[in-house]
Amino acid sequence: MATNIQKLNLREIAKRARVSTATVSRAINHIPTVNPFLARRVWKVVKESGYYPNTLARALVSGQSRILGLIVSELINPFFAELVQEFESLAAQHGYEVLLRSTAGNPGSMETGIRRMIERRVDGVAVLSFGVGEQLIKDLPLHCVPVVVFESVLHIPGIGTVRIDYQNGIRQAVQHLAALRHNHIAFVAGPDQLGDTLIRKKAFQDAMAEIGSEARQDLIVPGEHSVESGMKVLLDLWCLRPKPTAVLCADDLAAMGVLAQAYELGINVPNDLSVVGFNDIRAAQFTAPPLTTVRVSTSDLALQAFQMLADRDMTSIPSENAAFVVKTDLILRRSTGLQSG
Amino acid sequence: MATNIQKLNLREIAKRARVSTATVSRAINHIPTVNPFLARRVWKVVKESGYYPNTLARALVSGQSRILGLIVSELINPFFAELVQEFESLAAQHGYEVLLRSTAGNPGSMETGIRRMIERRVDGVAVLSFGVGEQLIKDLPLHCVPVVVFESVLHIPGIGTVRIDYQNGIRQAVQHLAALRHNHIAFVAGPDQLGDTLIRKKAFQDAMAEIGSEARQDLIVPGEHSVESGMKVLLDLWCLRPKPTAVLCADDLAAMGVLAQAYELGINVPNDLSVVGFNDIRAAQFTAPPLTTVRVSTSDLALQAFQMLADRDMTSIPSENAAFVVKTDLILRRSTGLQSG
DNA sequence: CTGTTAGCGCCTTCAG
DNA sequence: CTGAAGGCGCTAACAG
Repeated sequence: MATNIQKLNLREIAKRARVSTATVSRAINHIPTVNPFLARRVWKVVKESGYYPNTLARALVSGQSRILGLIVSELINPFFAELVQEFESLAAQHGYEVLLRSTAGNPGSMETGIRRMIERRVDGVAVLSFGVGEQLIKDLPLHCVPVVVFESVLHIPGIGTVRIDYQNGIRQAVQHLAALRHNHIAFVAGPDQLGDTLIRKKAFQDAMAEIGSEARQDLIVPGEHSVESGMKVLLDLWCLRPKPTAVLCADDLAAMGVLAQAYELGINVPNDLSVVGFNDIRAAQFTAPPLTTVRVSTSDLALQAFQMLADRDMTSIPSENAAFVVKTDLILRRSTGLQSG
Repeated sequence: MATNIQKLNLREIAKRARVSTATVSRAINHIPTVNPFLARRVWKVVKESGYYPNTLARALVSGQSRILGLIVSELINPFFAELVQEFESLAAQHGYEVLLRSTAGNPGSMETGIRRMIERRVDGVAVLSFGVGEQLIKDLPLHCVPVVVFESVLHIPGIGTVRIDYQNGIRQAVQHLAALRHNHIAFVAGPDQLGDTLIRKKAFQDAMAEIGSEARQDLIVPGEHSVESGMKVLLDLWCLRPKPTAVLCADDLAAMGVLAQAYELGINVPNDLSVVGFNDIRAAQFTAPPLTTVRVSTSDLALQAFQMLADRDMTSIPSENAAFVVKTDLILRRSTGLQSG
């Protein structure tokens, strides 16, 4: 073991192994042309001294940091937590590190997050967050940093997108409820200022039109992607006349809030009210009753985002902007049933 | 706007602003001794050209990366998600970035994660993960990297610890149940191989002894910190005779599993069975019925961990190993009640 | 107050 | 196959 371990560098290793720094560098990077005998000697010194190569310096010269930036809305929402988990796992498997930024609440956090990531020369940035409006994103491709974003209205060269197929997902849910003879279906959308919210609302209205049943405007309400919000929403909804017989939520957390509020109010689900969520977070299996919801595969989402960033051909970076669409599946559980009116 | 934005560096800015690189560096870093006129000229060029300083180079020379490593067990568990959220938020506020590593499942992930973090010369590492056994952690202080870990049996100089006060938390829960006349209290611990599990078991046994009621060994069962595990456990527990009248879980997710299983089996909570959780994750408020649980403040935890790592006096790093204990509070909700036997 | 210069730790031609 | 030398982008002494 060594003294002064903190300022142990290539040169020091070279000195101790009685070779040049170039040889140490080559040995460490497993370059095959190096004499096995010398390589062994180098590795021996490396082990004994507890030397760790300095990635900062390595990145500086190679131009590759092997760090991926990941920006999400809020980890509190299990959907994003799962997403981050999957993404991190992929990154780790492929020798990348993940620089995490959660924009929860703090406005401007996304902006500074992106700036910092450019400054750190990350090899790519995934903005997996609803409502991507920041101008700074456009800077990333200029710096040869590939980007992936959710949905986004922006169509900027060099920016790939991974979309969730809301159109289909919401359609599936609506058709399921229609088949159960519900004709007063409420829709709990996201916050109005988010770009995604518009898309989802339109998907809902289209799906309703398709089944010949016009959407009641008073049953389309904004929400917050949180349990609290779902609870509040049902309280309001329950005052309307005629009452909704089913509630479709744009987020499982909101749906869980509706369920919790129904429990408080003594409303029986699914007999008095059917509830459908969106995303199929793990917890959706364990609510009382288990939640019927539209599954969005976080592993697909994470995989697509990761693949668009990592190990790509360095030449093709700024040109094409690819787009992937993640499929949705309706998962039938026990929070939906025949309308009993 | 500039062409060739990707290889825009200090020298280039200096050239365009007709000053030296040193002046640019000083201007950018807001060093007051620089002529305001020149500073303005430099900033103008910086803005116009879309220049971003290279943090890699900066870190290389300054020896400070302003990155904090964060290692957690599994983001899927909302307790850790909240912890990460809080930690990230603190870091962002103080100008740090967070390098995230989740060890979920993959054995050895913690080991390589720590190695990578040393190589990246992070300014500190927080290992907020149950069951910290890796030897590599000892290397961190040698590299002048401050570390914070949960609990840990290890007592190594240079490693700070943040403990959860299990002793008190579990005691509070047991006394609450005892006051409700429960005499067959089951305890769902964590996985046997985790260091934390031992501590919690002991806390439970001590708390039972304190109220003069010896813990039944068959009612102390291992679990997985997951909803699935909680479901399975109740199934087993319900076959025992005499049946437990209350279940205390070492993790809210497990408690939620118990609740879900009770719902499936038609067991009324709290009339037929009282359930207590641990951590007080957000979702605990919204279960049916709302979960009585022991709160552990994730913001306290995150704050203590952060403070032990960030902005510390560089001289005092390797010497003392501080320890903080995070308090617990029993939160009474509606999953517990008088024993009705 | 500004510019010149010498590294930070590493990789990578280019000679030997 | 190995070593010497230059440079990645930036900061910090040290002169001017």
